[in-house]
Amino acid sequence: MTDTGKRRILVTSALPYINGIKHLGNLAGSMLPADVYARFQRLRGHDVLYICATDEHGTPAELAAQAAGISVRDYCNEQFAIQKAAGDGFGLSYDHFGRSSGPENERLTQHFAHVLEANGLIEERNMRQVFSIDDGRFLPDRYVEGTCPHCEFEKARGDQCDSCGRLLDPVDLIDPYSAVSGSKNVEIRETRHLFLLQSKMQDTIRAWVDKSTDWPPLARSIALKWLDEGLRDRAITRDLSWGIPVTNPDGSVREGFENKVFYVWFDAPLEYMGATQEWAKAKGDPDAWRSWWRTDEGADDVDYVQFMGKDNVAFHTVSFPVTILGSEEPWKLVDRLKAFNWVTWYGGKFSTSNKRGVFMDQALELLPADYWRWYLTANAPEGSDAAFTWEGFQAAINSDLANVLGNFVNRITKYCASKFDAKVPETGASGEAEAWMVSELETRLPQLVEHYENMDFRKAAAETRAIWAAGNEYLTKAEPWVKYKSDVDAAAIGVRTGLNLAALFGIIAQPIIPEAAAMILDALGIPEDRRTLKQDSLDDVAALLDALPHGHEIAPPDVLFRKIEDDQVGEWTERFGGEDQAQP
RNA sequence: GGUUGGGUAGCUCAGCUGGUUAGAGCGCAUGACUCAUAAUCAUGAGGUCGGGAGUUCAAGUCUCCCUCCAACCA
Repeated sequence: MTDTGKRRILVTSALPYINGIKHLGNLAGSMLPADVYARFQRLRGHDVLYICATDEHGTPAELAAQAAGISVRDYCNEQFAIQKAAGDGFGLSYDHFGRSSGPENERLTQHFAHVLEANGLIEERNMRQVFSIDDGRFLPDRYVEGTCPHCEFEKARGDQCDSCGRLLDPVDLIDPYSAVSGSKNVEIRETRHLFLLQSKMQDTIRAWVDKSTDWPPLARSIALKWLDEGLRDRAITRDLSWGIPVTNPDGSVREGFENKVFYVWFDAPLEYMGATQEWAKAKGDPDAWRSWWRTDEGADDVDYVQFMGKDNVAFHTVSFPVTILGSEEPWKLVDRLKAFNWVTWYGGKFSTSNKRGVFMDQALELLPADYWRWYLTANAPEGSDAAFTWEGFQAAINSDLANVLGNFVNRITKYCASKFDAKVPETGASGEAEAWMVSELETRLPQLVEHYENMDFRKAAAETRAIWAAGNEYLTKAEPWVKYKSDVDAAAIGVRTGLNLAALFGIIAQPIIPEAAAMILDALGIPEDRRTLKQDSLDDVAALLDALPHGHEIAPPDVLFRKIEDDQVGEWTERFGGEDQAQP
């Protein structure tokens, strides 16, 4: 076995914000597909590093902590534990799940700010901002409301009017008031902020985007649109206490920035590196992150893939690259992006207050993670928004998992147990049915690999299912239960091939439904090091169908997937909403 | 308002640079089989590809107009 063709793949998922448990749509739009992709590439034998973290800074966290009556730090600790547990429950196989409030990110953020300033890309500018005297603080954009100067809508938010849709500057609002306290005792004050001079990076970013031809159209068009409009300089500090302090290179607090911190969108993406540093430290090799992120220290041959919802594309294609390229340091940049649309709840928005939609913790109380993973992957919101419906969910689980895969494993292992003493039959030679199965796999397995490589998750799931279905078709052709009556050897080859197919089905199921796949592979006694799908096994499919040692004993598993009953759907619809509560 | 994506069988969706009778899964109908979670396998019925005009020997697939839906807008 050589290492030829072994790749190093860095996978990151957009960082879930710390404020509250995520719903199925959030999961489906970045963390889950990133996990499926990471697992698939590990299956292929590649060296994968899958990094994620919570995004903890900013006003929402500060306000949520205030509402809960605890410190922001405590609030974040609490929420982090909840999100970590939910991720673990869903089998998200992060190599590290970090926190943007950690010391690594703080150092990185301050480092980048210093370097960018030294490169002439950061400068202080005066800004006029709304200051709430009663709250004793400046009010960042969304936390001031008032009357829209354009359409006179009375509840326009500081950054945008929800009525006429125009972008606003908070200081232009008529009769502004604090969205925090409702106080109208506000005034406009001058304040200084750091600005990242993105306009100076326009040409550099465009050149980089132009080179990135294998981005999906959505990502490219968003990036190009921003470039066409011209990159705007933007404030990268905010008047908050929760966040990363603004320092001088010597570590002291920058004068005039005692009550300010970096804007959450400046520090959050840097946590991709920060979390990798946390990972390296945790595994006792503090420099291990370098070969993944520093192109002068080995990261040149890394394929870096980012997963995110469509709302994040602009930040990942433009803002974050400005930070990295502006540093003029040899940091790894993204190679490929995969952006997702939203999962909707019967076409409407997920909403806790309106009792609509399932959140990650609730989902796990209802059914095993694999059920959700399968549905959300097979119906990933790739081309457009995708509607979750209980009916579709039930149909997908019962048909794909229970009937096609679960039943296949069940029928072949039970039959083997009843007629062949639960041992892999040793006799019998391949015939027509086996040849058909081989040719089927010879076309389907490469297609499966290709769909994963292209990050077409719906297609990958569909192909996975098609391969399972082909196994059932094979058994119909081989019909060992018929042949058994007259020719035990002829039945034996059918059972042996069937068992090997079950193993293969478990192997290819691992990226999407890891728990069930493990049950299958455990039942068949497949050792850990044989649970892969490396290229050499694809090159010899016939060998795959006779991989289990002859005479090897198997243990038929229990029912792998219990079907979802109609009354369960009824109950869940009642509890979490369904058709009736759909948004018009 | 701007931008992007979308409107294809009852449902969820594939259909690349235009080219024989428009595809898949689910659901439905019929048949087969009995190893299996009443599972599986086979066959079949379902679509004037949102509306209109145009380009072309040829358009779901390109152009224009209209309409509906969704999302994004530092």
